[in-house]
Amino acid sequence: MKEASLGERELDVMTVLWEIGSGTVSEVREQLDAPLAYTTVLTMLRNLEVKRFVRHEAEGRAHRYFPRVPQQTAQRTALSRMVAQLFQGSPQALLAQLVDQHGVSPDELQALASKLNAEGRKKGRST
Amino acid sequence: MKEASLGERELDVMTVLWEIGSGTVSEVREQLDAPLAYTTVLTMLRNLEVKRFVRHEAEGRAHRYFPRVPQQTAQRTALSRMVAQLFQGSPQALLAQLVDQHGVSPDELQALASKLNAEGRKKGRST
DNA sequence: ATATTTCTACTATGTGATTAGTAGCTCAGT
DNA sequence: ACTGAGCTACTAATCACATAGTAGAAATAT
Repeated sequence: MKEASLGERELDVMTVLWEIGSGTVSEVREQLDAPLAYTTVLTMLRNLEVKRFVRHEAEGRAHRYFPRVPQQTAQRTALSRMVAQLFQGSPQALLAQLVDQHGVSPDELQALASKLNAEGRKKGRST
Repeated sequence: MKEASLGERELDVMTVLWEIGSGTVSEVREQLDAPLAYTTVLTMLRNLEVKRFVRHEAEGRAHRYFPRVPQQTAQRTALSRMVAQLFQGSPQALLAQLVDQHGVSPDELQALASKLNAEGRKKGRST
């Protein structure tokens, strides 16, 4: 099946939904940075629903939209694609670029390394 | 001006060029995973040239195409967009997800942290 | 009950990405 | 010189994304 991917603005809409948990068209529209027409946001949500990225429930006369895919899934997919395409399949290459580009401090890296050492071996990362 | 971005397939083509350094239409076509028509690849390269992502030199009757933008630039752009859009502007969040997702070992992190500590303060990272 | 507001459904349009066909040029071989 | 192969230029069709208008339903206010 098609692994339908998100467009730029579609991702904006999803981001809002992930932030606020759920929302009506108006609520999403308010949270969006870009000043889009009401019907535009509605159309995006309907398209996202077709692509099964969101679902909706009736709420009075309006519809309340819920993300159907957790943000982490989208992150995972996007990261994988990116590593494969732009970083020769090497997560380390991405890591290096990330650190170089945004000033992630060595301290933060070390902290993360420690945290991983500590909880690394227990497979399931729950809480 | 417009920050013309790359489509999915256009990125595929660029990736090939970055890998092999330069190539004629046929060479690029051979390296591509997807089985595209010769003219399709040609069109992409021509479009990429209009967008100034590649340039070409005549080579006999054919054209040899060269990337005009280093892969690192594309990496930078893509990473920034991704951090901003999917990771709430937090490189650390991306880092965590990356480590969690691909098994980047704590050792590798520590090695990177050390390397950064060592060469971190001298601003320009040359060799 | 009627007018106003709010919302969804349907429809439309422009742009850009993707894919590819046709025509015509140029070089190599005969 | 002629023919075939390979290559570019021009053109086109399709699809997806982005944006939004119009119509009509439903609720609310008067």
